[in-house]
Amino acid sequence: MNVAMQRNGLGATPGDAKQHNRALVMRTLYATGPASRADIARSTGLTKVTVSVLVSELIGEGLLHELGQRESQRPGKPAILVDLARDSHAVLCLDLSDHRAFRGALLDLDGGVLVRRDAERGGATGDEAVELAVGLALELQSLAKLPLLGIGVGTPGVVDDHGVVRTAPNLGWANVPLQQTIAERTGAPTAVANDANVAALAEFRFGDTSEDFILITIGQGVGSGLILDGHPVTGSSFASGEIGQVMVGTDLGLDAEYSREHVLEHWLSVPAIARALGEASGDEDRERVLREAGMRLGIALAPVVGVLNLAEVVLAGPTELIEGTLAEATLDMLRRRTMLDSHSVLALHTSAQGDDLVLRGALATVLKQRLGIT
Amino acid sequence: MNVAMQRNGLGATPGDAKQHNRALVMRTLYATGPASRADIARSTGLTKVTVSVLVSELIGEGLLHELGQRESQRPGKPAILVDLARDSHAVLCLDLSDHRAFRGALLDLDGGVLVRRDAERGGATGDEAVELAVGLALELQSLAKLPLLGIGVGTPGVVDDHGVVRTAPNLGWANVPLQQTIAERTGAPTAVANDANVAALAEFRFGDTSEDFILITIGQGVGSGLILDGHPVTGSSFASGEIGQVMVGTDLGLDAEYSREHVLEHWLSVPAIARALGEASGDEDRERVLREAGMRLGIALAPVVGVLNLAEVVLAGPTELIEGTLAEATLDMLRRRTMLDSHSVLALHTSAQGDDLVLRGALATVLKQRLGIT
DNA sequence: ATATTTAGTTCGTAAGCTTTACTAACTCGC
DNA sequence: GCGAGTTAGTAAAGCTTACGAACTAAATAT
Repeated sequence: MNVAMQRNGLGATPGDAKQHNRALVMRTLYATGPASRADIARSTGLTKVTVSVLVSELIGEGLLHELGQRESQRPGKPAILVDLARDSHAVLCLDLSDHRAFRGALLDLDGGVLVRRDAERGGATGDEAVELAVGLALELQSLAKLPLLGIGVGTPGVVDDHGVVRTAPNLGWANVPLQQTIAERTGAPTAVANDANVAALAEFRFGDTSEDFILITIGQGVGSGLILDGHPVTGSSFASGEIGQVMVGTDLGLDAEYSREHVLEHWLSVPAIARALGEASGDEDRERVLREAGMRLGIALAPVVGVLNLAEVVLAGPTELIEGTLAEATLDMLRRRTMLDSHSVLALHTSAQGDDLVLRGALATVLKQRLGIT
Repeated sequence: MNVAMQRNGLGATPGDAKQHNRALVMRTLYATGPASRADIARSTGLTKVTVSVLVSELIGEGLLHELGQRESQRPGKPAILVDLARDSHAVLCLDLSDHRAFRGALLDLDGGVLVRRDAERGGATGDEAVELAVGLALELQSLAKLPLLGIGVGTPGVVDDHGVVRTAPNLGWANVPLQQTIAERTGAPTAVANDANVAALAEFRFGDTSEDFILITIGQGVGSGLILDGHPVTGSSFASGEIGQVMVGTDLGLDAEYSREHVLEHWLSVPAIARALGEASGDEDRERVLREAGMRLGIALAPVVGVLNLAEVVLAGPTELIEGTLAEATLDMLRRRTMLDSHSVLALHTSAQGDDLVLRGALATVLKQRLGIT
């Protein structure tokens, strides 16, 4: 009854309003933690009656739990606290972005890791890589002690809104219906999205960001995920985030042809930085490498920040590389190139989500799809 | 009864669904032109009954008209065509973006100009400029032979979503409640938004664009308006579009401080191009000026196109300057710096809306606000 | 003439939110 | 203690909205 019933057209029915309100209740509880029905009514603007009905339905579906009375010193009838059934569901998350191994985990609704399993890739591509991912999902599913709310996958490549990987060169994928395959083999509702985009979603949900920011992921390559008004931006052909392949600077003059030696990844990717650091002689030279990487990022980002009026940039990647010199150089360059008003505060920080950023992003995708938690 | 009744919170009611459906009907008619109730039902997915009810309400409010029977050769009862009351309402539009004069007009719903009036600015700023705009609105209002659907204003500067001009240096405005002032003085529902943003909206509505594109406005300065998924992007502090002040290229080296000699406007604004053309000797040199302007734009846009996966860029400004060399140089540079996949087609064209771009954008803003026509 | 097709309406029903009115259960202050 | 006041939650009734089935209206096709 609760599942969407495939309406045909564009029209809205009263039932759509109800879905909206159900999601609103879930979202409110997710954000604020345990609350009474009356609290929910106050913070959503719905009436107590409406909230009561919705809550009792959601409890019936196992999505909410009553926690018992709130002890309080206030007059009046004591409240019965209600919260998400946080300990009653797990989410199966896969992170396919690492070139060496597919990583998987069972997470609770707050992003805590319950079980972790990896699968060495060993250079697998094509169908073999698909099987590896499916196998990892099945293994984790068999380990789950709780009912699965759903499966979330963050994968490199261009992913459309049906969870088809249109193209992922590193995995040798082209038009792979990953969502459908995993959903059929596991029988669980599945969501598949681009790794950089889900990473941005994770940062938005679990980090301390505003409603508008760009996340720069620094790994084998350089990617970006954009959140505007609290919603991920996927681009006109689901391929947003291709910043690593953009040429930076005009060192070669205006008439230069495209050159891999002058794209952002040439300075900023982990392999590139590692190589340059290896070739560097002395601390000073190493500082220079990190500084140039940050500066190049700043140059590339300046127009983006200007056009979108971004107030926040988040960097994700190996902490030892990006924190400090590199991040400072980026921010400095951004400031120098955009003439920000003094009151327009541009903040730049590094992600605190660590290695589980994409896993948590997969979780956030599932929460969004299944619970309407944006 | 039809007017929104200021709901307090975030909850959705059946009434919200109705608003959605009303807007859906209006939008459908706006896009397709005259249609029967049954046609509307088919293309919206609503039932005939629902459409009949909505249409009769909208006719009662004077927003729709019956046009009489459609002559057809098909069997069945002939359809009664319904359409927007296109000739029954006018929209009062103001364009405050020209530094010499405020421009105003009464437009019909399709963007046709009914009456045109300008008001020389003569350097007016602050309250004086506000009075000038209000006066122009009042004058046009007195000339209207039809009921006004609303007033739309496109103004330079940072405009928040309540129509307060947070800052507009050229007009000497800071926190000017322009929407409120005009609405109070004229008694008509008013919408105020940034000029570049409404221009993008106009291009989206009246031009032949896709759902995702960036509009670059080239005038006294350089601005940008962004449409993603068919919706304008205003940025975290309503100040999106500040691309003109961003430094372009690394001609001065990486360590250079901010320099007005190396921001986009230095090469691309109309005064800058005019001056450079004046100083140029010979056709070849003039070509060089236009080419460099276009190239600089391409350099600045490349990261934006990459991050947002844009497939379309639109240029607006004096045709004689931007069409041809400049536009070609921009596109060429974008292609050279972004390594677009062969199948990822990037299109660039110039706006066909001419001098009325902002006026029509103001119209589009009113249509959106009053009729839900996105 | 009769069947078929298409447009649009009438009537009854289901779903959803709100208002009003109620009960339950607590604290406060004398 | 004990009434007064306060807060939580539920019950019942009513309004709005969209839908489906059945109907009427008016044309063409045979």
